Amino acid sequence: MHRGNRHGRSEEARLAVLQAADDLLVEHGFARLTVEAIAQKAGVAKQTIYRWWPSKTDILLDAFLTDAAEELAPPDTGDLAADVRAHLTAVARFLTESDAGAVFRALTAESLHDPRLATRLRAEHLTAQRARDRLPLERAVARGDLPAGTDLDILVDRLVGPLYYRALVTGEEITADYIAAVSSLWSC
Amino acid sequence: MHRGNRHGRSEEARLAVLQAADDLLVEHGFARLTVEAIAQKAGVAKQTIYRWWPSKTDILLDAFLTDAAEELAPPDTGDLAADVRAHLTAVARFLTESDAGAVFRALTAESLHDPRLATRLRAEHLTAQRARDRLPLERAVARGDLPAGTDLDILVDRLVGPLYYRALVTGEEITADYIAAVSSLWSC
Amino acid sequence: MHRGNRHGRSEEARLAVLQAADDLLVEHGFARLTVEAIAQKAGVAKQTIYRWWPSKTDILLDAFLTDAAEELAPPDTGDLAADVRAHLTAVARFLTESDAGAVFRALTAESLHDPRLATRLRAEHLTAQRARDRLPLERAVARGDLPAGTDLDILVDRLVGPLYYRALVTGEEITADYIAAVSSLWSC
Amino acid sequence: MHRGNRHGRSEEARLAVLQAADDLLVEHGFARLTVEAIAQKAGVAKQTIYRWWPSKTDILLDAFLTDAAEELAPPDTGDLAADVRAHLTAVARFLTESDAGAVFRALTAESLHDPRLATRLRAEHLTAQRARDRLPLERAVARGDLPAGTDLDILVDRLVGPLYYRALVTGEEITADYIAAVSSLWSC
DNA sequence: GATTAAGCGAGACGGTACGTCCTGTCTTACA
DNA sequence: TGTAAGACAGGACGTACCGTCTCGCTTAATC
Repeated sequence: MHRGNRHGRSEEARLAVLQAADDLLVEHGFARLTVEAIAQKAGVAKQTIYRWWPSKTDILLDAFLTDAAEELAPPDTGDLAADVRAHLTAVARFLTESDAGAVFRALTAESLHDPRLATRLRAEHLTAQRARDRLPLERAVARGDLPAGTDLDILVDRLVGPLYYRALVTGEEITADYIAAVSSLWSC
Repeated sequence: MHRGNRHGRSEEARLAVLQAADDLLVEHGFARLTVEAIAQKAGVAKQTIYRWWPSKTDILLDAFLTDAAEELAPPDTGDLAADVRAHLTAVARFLTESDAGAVFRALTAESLHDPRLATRLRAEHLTAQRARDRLPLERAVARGDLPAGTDLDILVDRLVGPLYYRALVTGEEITADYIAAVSSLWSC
Repeated sequence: MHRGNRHGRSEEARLAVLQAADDLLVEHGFARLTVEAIAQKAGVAKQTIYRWWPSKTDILLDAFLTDAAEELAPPDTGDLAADVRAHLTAVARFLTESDAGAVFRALTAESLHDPRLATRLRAEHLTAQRARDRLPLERAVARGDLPAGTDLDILVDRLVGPLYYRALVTGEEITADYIAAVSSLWSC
Repeated sequence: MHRGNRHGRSEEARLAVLQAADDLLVEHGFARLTVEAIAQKAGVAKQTIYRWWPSKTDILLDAFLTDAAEELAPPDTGDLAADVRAHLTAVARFLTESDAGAVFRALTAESLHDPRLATRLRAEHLTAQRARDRLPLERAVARGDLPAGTDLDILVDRLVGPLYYRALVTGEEITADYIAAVSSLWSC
């Protein structure tokens, strides 16, 4: 369907491209995520893709950011241990089971080859994600459940680092027990 | 010198290929690691490569395993905290600074797209690496510095997980302070 | 200059390919007439060649037909013997000395291995060539110099067959005497 | 089966190679006549082939010469016209219908690309064949049926040329009428 | 009878070309 | 002016053969 006009880019084409990229990745893997395949699946000309995205990983990042995948907001029950466990469980599910997680893993993989993508991924996703990861801890500090002056950045790393390690490196399952063990940190 | 015959492949060609793959990756990055470039740099026919390796990532894994990259044996001074800190420092340096670490990062990235490679990488490297990572802890258990019955696997994850997370995901520097904070674990 | 678009192929690329094929054959022989060499010499992508020609012999046939190689129109002086001799001389020169003849010999050779090419070569060149070969005879019939009802097709074969035989099979020179002997046919 | 020894080449291997080449050509055409296919079909090592034949066309020529294909000896009834017609009929059948003719056409085709092969083909087959083609004419001269001093070489060309032309170039059928027309030559 | 050297089947080697796929650029006609 | 369509130059893919080589076996003449 044509949407060419003189009033800016076609939102229709944009969404079709993002959807096609997402679908192709989830269905067929990164190897078959080609610009040509996206264009064909989206019913869009290659030139339209190149006009708006510098590379296929930028498409994927856009698709990832557009998705509601960002809804990993931690709960706030006032119980630090419980809130952290619940949040880590959500993070683990995102990383290992969701479609958005598959896209995130692919983007992370590519970012290891492509510093430009790494920068974008950090700026446009990881920063916000880490802010969300910090929330339960900040609240705990505010409540006095954690000592003021605690280095929350390092604490976040020690909580989510093992999850990413399992999800991205060893591939082992992330069980409730694992999360419990990982989050037994401030009890020191 | 040719060594082609029915009784075995050419060791010369094999080593030239592994060296070329390693060099190309470190010098020019994964994007320019093509089978053709490896063949040319190694002075080898493409067919020889395809005869012995299913894909270029298999070459890279072979190169990685052949390298002295395996020399991450932890020290044994009898001081758990010091041994762990020293080992984590070596792991961090491997991950972020060494040529072998660059190869490892590329392999990890590809393994996120390729389950077959993930399986090989885990079986032929990660298992042994994790065994090395456990060593200081096992010795501590033997010495009575850690309680018998401690789940060392999870402990390993909690120690190295944050390092891999920084090295592979956030890209932040891994400082001595970071290692100190991460390894203040059994003091609980 | 690019001319690729939905409304037609690039005439520039087409001509460059035909010229390159012709040149490569005449300069280096059929053995070195590879698609890659044609593409390189023509400054054209291999895919462009495969898009428009099924095989390199089709390129060569196109080049042959495009050339002015078709200018073997026989003279018409009203003297049957002289016209035939002149025409056979031109045919012999074409077969043995011209660049176009080299292409024709190569195409004939390949057509012996490839029935599809044989069909095309006959339909798109030989038929027209034989029509030209018939012309002096048809004129002679019209003039009454040859009896009406003469089987001109067989007569053409008897005139040009020995020439092709020498040019393609025995390799012997085609002299004026030879042509004179061959064309002393209707004097019976 | 091994036949290695220090007293010369294996006749068994030689015949297997010739047979395999012949079979492959007749069954699958020249395109699939590769040294590797011949070696495999003959149960022979490639090296054995390269030891004894410079190229696959030399194998084919050997196969052709070894075959009883040479038995195109013309009859001798004392009737020039009949003898020539019978011989031309046999030549036509050889060229267009026999397996040996298929090999000959392939060799002729290749000889148009390969002067070395052309020389061999002429020296080792065509010369003898033309001698056989001359025989009826020489006998006729001896009998006085043809004038002494007739240029028999040109006469041979005028008789067989049209047959080769049809068989190799136009692909038209060679009928009895065609042969009758072609051989009505000395009646002038 | 043991030695030895040539021919052999096997098959790995460096290399070239194949025909395909995808990249990123371009041109055109349409809306 | 943005778009769908698609041809373009370029480059890597994985495959098929080329002609060369090395290997270990078999065999028959020589020691």
